[in-house]
Amino acid sequence: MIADETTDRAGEWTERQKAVLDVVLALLVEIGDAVTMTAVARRASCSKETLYKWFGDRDGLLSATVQWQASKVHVAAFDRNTLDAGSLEARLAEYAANWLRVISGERSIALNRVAISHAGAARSTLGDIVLRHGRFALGKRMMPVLEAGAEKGLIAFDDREEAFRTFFGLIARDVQIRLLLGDTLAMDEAAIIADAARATRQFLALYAPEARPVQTRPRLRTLT
Amino acid sequence: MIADETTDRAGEWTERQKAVLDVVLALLVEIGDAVTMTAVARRASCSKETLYKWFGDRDGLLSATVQWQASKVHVAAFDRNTLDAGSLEARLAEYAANWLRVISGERSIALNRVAISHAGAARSTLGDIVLRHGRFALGKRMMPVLEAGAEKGLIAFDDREEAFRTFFGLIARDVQIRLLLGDTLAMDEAAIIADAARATRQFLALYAPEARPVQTRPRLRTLT
DNA sequence: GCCGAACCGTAACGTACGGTACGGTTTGAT
DNA sequence: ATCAAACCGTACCGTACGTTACGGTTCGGC
Repeated sequence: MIADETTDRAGEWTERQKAVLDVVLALLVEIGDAVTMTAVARRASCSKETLYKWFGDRDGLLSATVQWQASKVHVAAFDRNTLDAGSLEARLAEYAANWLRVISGERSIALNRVAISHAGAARSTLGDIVLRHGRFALGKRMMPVLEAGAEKGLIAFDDREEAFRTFFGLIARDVQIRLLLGDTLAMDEAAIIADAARATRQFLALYAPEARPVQTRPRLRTLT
Repeated sequence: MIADETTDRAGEWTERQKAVLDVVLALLVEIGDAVTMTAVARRASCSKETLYKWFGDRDGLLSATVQWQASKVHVAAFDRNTLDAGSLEARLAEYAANWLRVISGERSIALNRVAISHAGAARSTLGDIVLRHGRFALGKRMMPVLEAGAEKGLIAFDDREEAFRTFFGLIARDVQIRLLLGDTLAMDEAAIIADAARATRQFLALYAPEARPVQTRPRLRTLT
């Protein structure tokens, strides 16, 4: 979950409201969508009437929770002028590692679960919100890096969106769906760093510029 | 969702029970986890008492539904003896296309949503069942192909599970998570075929054997 | 201090649903 | 035909929960 500056409401909440949203987050991690307004009110020492006054309804409270959580995740900017092959790879690996940390974090798992379980319902916008703060926010942040890399002749692609989607697939592979379905998948920091590096190397191999000397290509056997 | 021969119970149900499970499937597609036992009983012209007698409880009914749906999906075997570069690529692309058809199908989406929304609950095994019939079943079927390809020197990898997971990521990319969260993503037959071919070419490029002549490599610019 | 708004803890309302019970009908075996 | 089991449609039970209401307390502005 990543902050999305264009539509975030995080700046509009009081500290008290944010404390309530932290309670919702904790409860979502503990019991998922089984969280009741009564449970939130009790744990947050807040009346249900106030909850409804502040957030509208249950869906509104959940939406606010997603946005609040997303506002806590910040991604570093990058310097376009100093980008070279080494810093491109480092930057991409950093994005990849951050994404893996997000999707394997218990909060993101809980929020995605809730949003997915509401996605069939006609009135819920949770799925849109999670996508906007998740996959699409990541794309928005990474795209300038990809473009800068292409401008500098470090990578090459016909369609930047396709290139991003492929990198996305190389990063997450089967991790997110397994975690969402309850699989126990070890994603400690070492695994995350290694996976991010692997994904980045694979991505750069697939999208190496054609003019690049063939013998300087990474040895593909090291990619597994 | 793919049949898993070792634990399937599909063969144990009567035609009447299968008809009921089809009703559950249809309702899951229409209204997701909001499906009630009363709605199932009414649509299937079946009493709730009978539902409980046949399937135990609500979770049992949902589990049976996953297994029933999975039993309907069959994957063709492959001939190990005649495998060459062309047929390896064709075979992998076929697996990839099948997988994309499955995950973009409304039934699979509905079943994954239900399983994910239950995955936090302590007592539900839906997540395990869906994984077993999904990602893990695909792996089980594809692994012999990857191994045969490696034996024939058509591809090379240090760790077959890692190779499979990367291929999995290249196939699905961001498709499944977007569909689960309610995004409208065009996955018509043409898109599926193209995506499967792209993923296969990318996979084969990443895992080409080292001894293979460099100039015969696919042009990576065509991969986007 | 006064006063209205905001908020808390609790009660109440209306609806919903998983699961069980019941009377009657149907089915299958003898 | 008889009889027990299986099944259907409906009622019932107990619990649950989103949402609103209420009396009292706290807070903030004047």
